[in-house]
Amino acid sequence: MTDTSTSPRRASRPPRARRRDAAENRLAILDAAISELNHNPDASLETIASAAGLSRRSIYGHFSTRDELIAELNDRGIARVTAALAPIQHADARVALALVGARLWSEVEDVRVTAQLAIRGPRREIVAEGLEPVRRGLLAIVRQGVAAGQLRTDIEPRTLARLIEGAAVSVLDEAVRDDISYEEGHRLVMLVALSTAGLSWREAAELIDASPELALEAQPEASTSLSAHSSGAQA
Amino acid sequence: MTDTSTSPRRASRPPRARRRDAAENRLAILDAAISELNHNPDASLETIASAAGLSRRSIYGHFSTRDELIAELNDRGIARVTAALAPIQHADARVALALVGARLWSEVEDVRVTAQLAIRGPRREIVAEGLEPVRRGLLAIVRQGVAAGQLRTDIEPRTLARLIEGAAVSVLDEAVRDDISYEEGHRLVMLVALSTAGLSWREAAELIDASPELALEAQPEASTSLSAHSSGAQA
DNA sequence: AATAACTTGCACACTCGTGTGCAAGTTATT
DNA sequence: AATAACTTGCACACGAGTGTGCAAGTTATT
Repeated sequence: MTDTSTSPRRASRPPRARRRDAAENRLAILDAAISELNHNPDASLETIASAAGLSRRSIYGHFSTRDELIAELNDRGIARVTAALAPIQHADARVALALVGARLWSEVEDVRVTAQLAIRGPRREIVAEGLEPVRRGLLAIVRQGVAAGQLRTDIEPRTLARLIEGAAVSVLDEAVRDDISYEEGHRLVMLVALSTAGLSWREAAELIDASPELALEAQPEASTSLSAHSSGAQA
Repeated sequence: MTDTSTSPRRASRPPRARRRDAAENRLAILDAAISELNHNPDASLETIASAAGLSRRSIYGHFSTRDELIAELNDRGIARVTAALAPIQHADARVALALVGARLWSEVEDVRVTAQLAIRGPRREIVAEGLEPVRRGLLAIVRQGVAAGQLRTDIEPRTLARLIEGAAVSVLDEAVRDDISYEEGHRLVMLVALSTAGLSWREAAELIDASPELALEAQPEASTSLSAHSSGAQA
């Protein structure tokens, strides 16, 4: 077992810092885990390890338990989604909604695992709890839109928010499965989010085209190697 | 091992027919499997058995393999969904689409397992293949609607059909999770299917209210005990 | 070049689920 | 009441995955 904790040792000699390749391997594992778990939510550590180009045994040098790996995936996913969606604010709730879609799309991979984990795994409740802030944000946007008469009023906001969330995720799923281009996906999620929210498709399209905020560019760049576009496998 | 096959024995004495309680138990198992697999797609036979009020060992009297049970679930699910959706035809594609939603809703439980199985399990391809006719039907409706200028044209029909399917299923998921009433669910799936198809929420509502075919009544009654509303557990 | 950090392969114990055999019960049916 | 159909509990073999110990290798870092 290898100690990977960041806290410095007690006394005596300084213990020579963590090696760089080790850190990279750790990220490779996380990447591999994401992409393997997307294929099969029950992927074994063996599978994940070899997708990361390591041996199963080595994983235990970074995570003491399968569950710990999964937990870290949760945390990263939630953090990412939260970071991507939290700052969204706009006078026009419809634009805000479309933005939610767009930002989700830029995190597809993470969103999908996170969504999966939120449903399955023994972590259901925990993950769901972690996503609460995001949900409340979405709900706020929906309420704002309903109040402004911009969104449908025939479905209770709470339900509507969840439907939008579900629709968006299922678009991500479908999009990834059909290997849709980044540009198309970007537009698609926004369209479907707006449609679910009650706009007609023409209204949705008009809105998207009229709002520069919704154009495809300068999406907040990700800092981790846990990027949405990385291959996740090496050697 | 108990023989459950329907074919009569070869020669000599007639072997006294299958007992009635056995047949009931078989259905109880299927019911339990559906509801347990909804909670957890990897539910063990032990879990399913006890949900059905039987012992794990007894399951093997009806299905020689876990996979055989699952396969039967597939077949029933596909048959049901197909039966419910196949006869749908309407001059107005929007009505047809709403009907698809309504019929799906009347089969929620089955639709959900079937959808789950279509994604996971080693049966992915098989299940997907079985659902092909249903998918083609939906695609036909979408094409019809697009041709008639009733549905959105900004998304390719093939993609749109899948999005509608996904949206509908995710509504079913959400609806079941929130324990929505039968009436609400009925309307909800139709609304979301239409919204995804491009209608504004007002148009969708108008259409639904104006079309007697879409009213909640005389849904084709199910013949099996594998009904969408049975509890699935006993004792 | 020396050292500690890391990886690896192998062996092992353990858990959990599947599938089977069999003997002893229940219970529907005739 | 007799009989075959069915259920049950226990035992077992088996496979797959997890988590661990350890000794022997690599390799980044100083």
